[in-house]
Amino acid sequence: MKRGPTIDDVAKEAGVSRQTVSRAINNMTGISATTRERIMTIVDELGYRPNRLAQGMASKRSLTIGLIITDVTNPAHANVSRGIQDCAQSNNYNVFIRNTDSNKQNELEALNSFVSEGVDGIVLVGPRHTIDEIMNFADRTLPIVVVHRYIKAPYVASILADVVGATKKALEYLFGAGHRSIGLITRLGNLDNSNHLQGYKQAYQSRELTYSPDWVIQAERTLAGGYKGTQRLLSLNPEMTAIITYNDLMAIGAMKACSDMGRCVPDSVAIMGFDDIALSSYVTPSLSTIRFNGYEVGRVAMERLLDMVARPDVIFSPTLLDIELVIRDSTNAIK
Amino acid sequence: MKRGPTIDDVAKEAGVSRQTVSRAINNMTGISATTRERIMTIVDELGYRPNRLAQGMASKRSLTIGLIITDVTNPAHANVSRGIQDCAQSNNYNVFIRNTDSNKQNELEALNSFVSEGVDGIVLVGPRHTIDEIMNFADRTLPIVVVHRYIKAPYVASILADVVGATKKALEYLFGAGHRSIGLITRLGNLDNSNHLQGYKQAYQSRELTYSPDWVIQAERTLAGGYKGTQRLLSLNPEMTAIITYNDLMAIGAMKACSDMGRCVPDSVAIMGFDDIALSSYVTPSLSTIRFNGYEVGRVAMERLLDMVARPDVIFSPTLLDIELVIRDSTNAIK
DNA sequence: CATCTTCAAGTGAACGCTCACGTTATTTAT
DNA sequence: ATAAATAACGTGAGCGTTCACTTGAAGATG
Repeated sequence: MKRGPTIDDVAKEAGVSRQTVSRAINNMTGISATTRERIMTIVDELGYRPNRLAQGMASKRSLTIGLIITDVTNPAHANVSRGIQDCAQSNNYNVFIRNTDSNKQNELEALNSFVSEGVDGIVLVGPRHTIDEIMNFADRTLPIVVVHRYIKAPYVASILADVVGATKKALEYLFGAGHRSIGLITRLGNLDNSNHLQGYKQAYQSRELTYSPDWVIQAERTLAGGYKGTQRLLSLNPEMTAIITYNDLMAIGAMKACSDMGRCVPDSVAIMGFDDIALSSYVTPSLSTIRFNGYEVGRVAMERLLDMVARPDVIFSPTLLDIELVIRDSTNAIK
Repeated sequence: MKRGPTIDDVAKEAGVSRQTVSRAINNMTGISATTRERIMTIVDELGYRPNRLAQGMASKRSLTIGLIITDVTNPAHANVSRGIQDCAQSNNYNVFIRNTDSNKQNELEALNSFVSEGVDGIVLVGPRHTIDEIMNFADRTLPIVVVHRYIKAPYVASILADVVGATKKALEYLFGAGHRSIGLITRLGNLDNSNHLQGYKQAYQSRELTYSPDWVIQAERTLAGGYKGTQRLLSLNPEMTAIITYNDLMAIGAMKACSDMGRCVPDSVAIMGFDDIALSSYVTPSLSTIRFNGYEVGRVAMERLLDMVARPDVIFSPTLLDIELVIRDSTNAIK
């Protein structure tokens, strides 16, 4: 494989020192406009492109960040990832991606790999590690932005959507439509910090209504999880008139389950998702959901990370992004 | 930010030379088992991790590849991307991603960026550039694997699914079910090399049936594109009984359009997609489609790229992957 | 016993760039 | 007229590795 020209080749051709070429290509001061132009012409002629590895070595800035995410294949996360990538790219940064499949061990390996790969910072989406573990890690190494989790600590910033508030809003809407027996299908795992569950409980409490523990179940965060969860929920509680799920994928699985069980959506059961992924408006009936702008979350997260890289001393407070209710055809008033 | 220990720290601690440590961590020969173990213990104690940038500089292998793809947010491509990432990761490689949004200029920039970022190879999914342009680029720089396009040239390998054959199979199936007026909604752009169109034509020809040029239309490769395309197709040709689309997303848009136009799927119009993305089995009615295993394609592409990196002299011939018909509820026999 | 081989380890250079200075001319202030 | 400041460039070192060589000691061979 041929090797491209180096900065020395350009310098020799232009009859200047290496450093002057560096000044030209990096838009630094201490160089006259004329020589800069002359050098840039030669850069173009030779097709010279600075070697990122060498730049990284010398400057201790690799212009690379690491993204740790459960699965890029998941439509909800794909948008976050795209938001991060676009923001990174327009800032001349590159992104390494590592999928964890929600496995803590994978997450740890990703974290360590990124350190050895010399990334300038890490975005951690929906981490499995505890806040303390992350803080401890960040403290001794790199700026980290955590997405979907509230963390207030130096070296760690957090960007998240106001899930508690949005879930409350959704339940308020269903209450208003006459629903009283509303099921919640949430994710597996420990629910102590579950924003969905908190919003659910708070909504019932603030209306002074009661809910049965049977109405809250846990399932995998997939189409199949939503399907099975709904079967379980509706056979245990046939009187249920509405279901709210952890994400749109599960909601679509839920709609399928209703259809297979002969329960019409929305007349017999109202379904509400969460995420507003692209296809939610294209399923039949179209899905009511909570719009979570993943792209925007990703973009903001990346911007925050760049801030942290640029000013490591500043402590940034967590950012809460608004969430909006999107009412379509899968929910309607009880007749 | 603290800096981690370097190879020299390990060497000093172990009382050996830098090179010996290098031999130990890279599993090279020329070192005794005892000293290797001793060094590895110290590596663990100090938490030493080799610096990838420095390794890349010295060895001219960055252990990084570049992935150029239209949009990671697209479910079909997401799987390819995940297959590539997983294969890369298990081979200790990292992946840079660049989204082009099907824009040729973006593609070119991505290509050039990757060169300057010192990647060891590039995977190009569904390139916009011509074969000649890609060959020319590859010839002077890096090994490239092209996905979804047939290329036979040194330095360029190609991995693709047998779309022509699969499309023929799909039409054969629809013919067998009694359909004669079958619409094709394909992508925008020049169709001279369109595999879908070729398969479509060949199928009609081999059955000695004729089709009207009106039956083939072009639309954006999105849910909305499928929706609009179907509206156009069905209002122009109300007699049409089946539609086959460029991808599942468009097919789901098509189903929505049928529903909005009062045409029942599958009784009035049969719909067949392409890709078998996860949700296709969860829409109602579930979507008949052509299973294109994106993950596998990605995995094979990455493996091929690693082969090329390891043995730059070998010329690899294109790989055709099988595609399978998946019949669900959105297609059935004419009554 | 002299020589040859083998294995373990060390040495210096190189990779391509940036950083912190150093140098020289040219302008501005006093 | 002289000192001081500024602009435009150059110099050497260093970033953390690997690579091509060299060295040294132990064992094998005749």
